[in-house]
Amino acid sequence: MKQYKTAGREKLLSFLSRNPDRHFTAEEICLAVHGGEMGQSSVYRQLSELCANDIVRKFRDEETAKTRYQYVGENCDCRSHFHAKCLRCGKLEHIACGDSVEFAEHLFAEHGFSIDCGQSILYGVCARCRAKEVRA
Amino acid sequence: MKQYKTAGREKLLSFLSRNPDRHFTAEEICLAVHGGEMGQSSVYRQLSELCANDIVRKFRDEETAKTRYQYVGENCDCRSHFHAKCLRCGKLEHIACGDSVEFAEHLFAEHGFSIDCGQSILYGVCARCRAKEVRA
DNA sequence: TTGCGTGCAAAGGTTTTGCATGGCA
DNA sequence: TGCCATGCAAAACCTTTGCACGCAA
Repeated sequence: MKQYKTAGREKLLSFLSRNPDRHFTAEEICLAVHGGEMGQSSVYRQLSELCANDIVRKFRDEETAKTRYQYVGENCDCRSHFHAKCLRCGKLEHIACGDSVEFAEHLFAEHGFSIDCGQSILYGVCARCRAKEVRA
Repeated sequence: MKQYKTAGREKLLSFLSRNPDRHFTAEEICLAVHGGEMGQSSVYRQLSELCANDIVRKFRDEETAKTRYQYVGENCDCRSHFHAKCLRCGKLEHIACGDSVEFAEHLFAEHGFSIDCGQSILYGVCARCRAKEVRA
């Protein structure tokens, strides 16, 4: 697939990749990219193209009912490990460890369920946010 | 909070509670309940009321961007175990076993992540659908 | 020059809301 | 009778799409 290098695309990708552990709504991205001068339709088009190529990930924010986008990188093998997303700050952690693999194998062996890790997102609260809440 | 017992509410709740292992979009519920004779605004209003009381659970279908609703019942402990949804047939399995608990504990102990199982849905393919695919 | 990317505006689809009416208690 | 629930339609909202123009390669 051919692809041109345009100012809008560059700025959008740069913005997201500089914030790999944060997620943004389309509106926030519009404002941040190109000083709000990039049309929203172009932003959406770039985002869906990036999502299709697994460079950016799309999430649903339960509370606001808005879609959020987050950079996951080109070389990330996100299909092979779990993802834990913090419901408070939105931070996405890649859980790549033996126990995850074991759990996936257990699901297959005992429950007959062949999991697709790339699509399975574990929601909860990260250590940092939990600490904050305890303090408060 | 006072609450009247109406035909619409009864049918909606009855439909959802008879299908605890499935989730539906608002549209599907509209069609199923009252033979499509219950207005969509009433369906939405009942659903949000049921969600507020934790009788029904709401989550986002990442692919279709639609909200889906599932009965969890008043005394359901869906917050304490994982849910595995089949990407083929849509069936939702409640994974309540020791290994799930262990994995959740591992996430907490090693990754500092306090998981909310009720909101974490594991996507994959169930045994029955996999068997079908192998045959095909 | 080719054809992808863009911006604008309009359309699309889901969910919410306003308001008058209907029905439970 | 008092109030909640309902239905209809319109609004609100986010996202996608059509189309003509601009720009990268």
